[in-house]
Amino acid sequence: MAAPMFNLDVKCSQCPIRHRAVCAKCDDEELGELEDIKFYRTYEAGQTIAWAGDELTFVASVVRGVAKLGKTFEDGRIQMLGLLLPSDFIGRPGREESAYDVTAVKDVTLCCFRRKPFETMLRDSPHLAERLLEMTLDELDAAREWMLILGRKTAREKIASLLAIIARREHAAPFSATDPYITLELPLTREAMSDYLGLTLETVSRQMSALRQDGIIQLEGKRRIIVPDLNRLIAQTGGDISADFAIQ
Amino acid sequence: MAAPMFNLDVKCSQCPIRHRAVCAKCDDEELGELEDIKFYRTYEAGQTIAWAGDELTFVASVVRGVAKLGKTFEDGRIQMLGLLLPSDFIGRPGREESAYDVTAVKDVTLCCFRRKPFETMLRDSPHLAERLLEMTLDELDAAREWMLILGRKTAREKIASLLAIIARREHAAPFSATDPYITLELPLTREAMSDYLGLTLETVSRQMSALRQDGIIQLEGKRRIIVPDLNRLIAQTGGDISADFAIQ
DNA sequence: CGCCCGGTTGACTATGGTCAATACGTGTGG
DNA sequence: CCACACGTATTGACCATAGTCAACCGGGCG
Repeated sequence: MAAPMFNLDVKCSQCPIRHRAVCAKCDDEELGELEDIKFYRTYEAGQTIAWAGDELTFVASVVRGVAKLGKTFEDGRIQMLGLLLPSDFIGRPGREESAYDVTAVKDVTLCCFRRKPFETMLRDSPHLAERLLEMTLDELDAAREWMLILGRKTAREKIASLLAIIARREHAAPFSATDPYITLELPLTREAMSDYLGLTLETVSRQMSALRQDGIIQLEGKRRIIVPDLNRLIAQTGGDISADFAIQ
Repeated sequence: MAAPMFNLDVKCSQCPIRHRAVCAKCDDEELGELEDIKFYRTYEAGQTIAWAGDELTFVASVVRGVAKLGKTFEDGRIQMLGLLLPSDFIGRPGREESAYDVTAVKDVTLCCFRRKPFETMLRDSPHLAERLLEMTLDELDAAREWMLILGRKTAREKIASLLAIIARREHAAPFSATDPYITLELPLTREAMSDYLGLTLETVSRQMSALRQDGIIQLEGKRRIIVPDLNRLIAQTGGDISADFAIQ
């Protein structure tokens, strides 16, 4: 694993993800215990946080940035399995090795907890376990929504679904109440999109062009996307993107 | 929902899934509480247990039989999301409606817990929550393995993976120690296999024939499959079926 | 300046989907 | 008992979608 940079500590009470991360339900005392076993790590965009099979001596919350979860076949095929945004959790209690490749997409700061004491706290403090259960159930839902997309959607529908999901995350307001005009910043290269959707990058590029030619989206530079009418985009998804859907 | 048949109660202590289900870690006192809120339901093969969007007043453990979890698009496309075998859990605490279609594949008996009191117990008894967390993490792993299969595998690899996974479940012994000759009972029709793998039933049928012609499997009737050498089957999976893999 | 990276586009191919005919096994009714 | 229908599976012919291989574009940076 590449050498990460270390940050100064930050008090949990001032943490930007305090109310959404695995520690969301912890009281002050529990927070104090977490302070004792936590440390920060920062990874630059592109750096690998862990390869599948690597020993992971910590579990962690993403504090800042974007990371991705994926798996690589022996022959080089890649499938991304999840996008990790601030407050998302990395690692599995009870497992010593990472089951997946974890890579920083943008610069990432992790709040890491040493695994052993974290597992002990998990047993002793129901608040922590409760929140982790909630988050895991959410991730399970997200994984199953992705199974739907991967198994049964056409290339065009996959692209539209991905854009709709990102739009939904960036504009958290409920859907019908939203101004249909939306602009969003793609955190992903075409290749990353293809890894996510089970396509080739050429197909992704072609379908992006097709959506542009059909007026569903406009491109501003490579990464900035304008969606003039989100409802028209949704209409291209094949129709199961639910209002409260979110990656992970 | 179709009218289910009711069974006589069974004591938890004699329950066949006692040591693997959500109640696995409960002590005698907790088991007593569960006895008070549980009831059995039986569904015949083919019956629907819940449609996506239906209110679900209970959560449940599968005691006997096989059920499947899936989702249907407006235009009729179907994707199966999980196979539910004895000890698997149905429903999500905190959610009133089923997010998925749940259907009995073979005759199924459920041990149902009324949702509200179950949620209360979940908060008060760490043993229950602990086990549910473990099970949910396992399901998440399984869902991600399926994402890999759906996103990046060829039809032949998908079929081989499905067979390998079923073989692994039916013969729980660790792999290298097992006699490579194995015979297994498919609980799925060709159509169900296609729903699972994101293929058409014709492609499933063709690839089954191809595997047969290549001597990887032998068919005995429609549902009984002989695998003369499990290692050769594994070699056809595209190579990520891990030794401790299990559906759900 | 020229290289590299990410992206786009084109020509061709291959994998798997569609539509259709046929086979097989089982349960029902004449 | 046989005829028939129905559900499940197999196979073939053809086609469409997405993959492969390759050329080319444009911006940023050494």
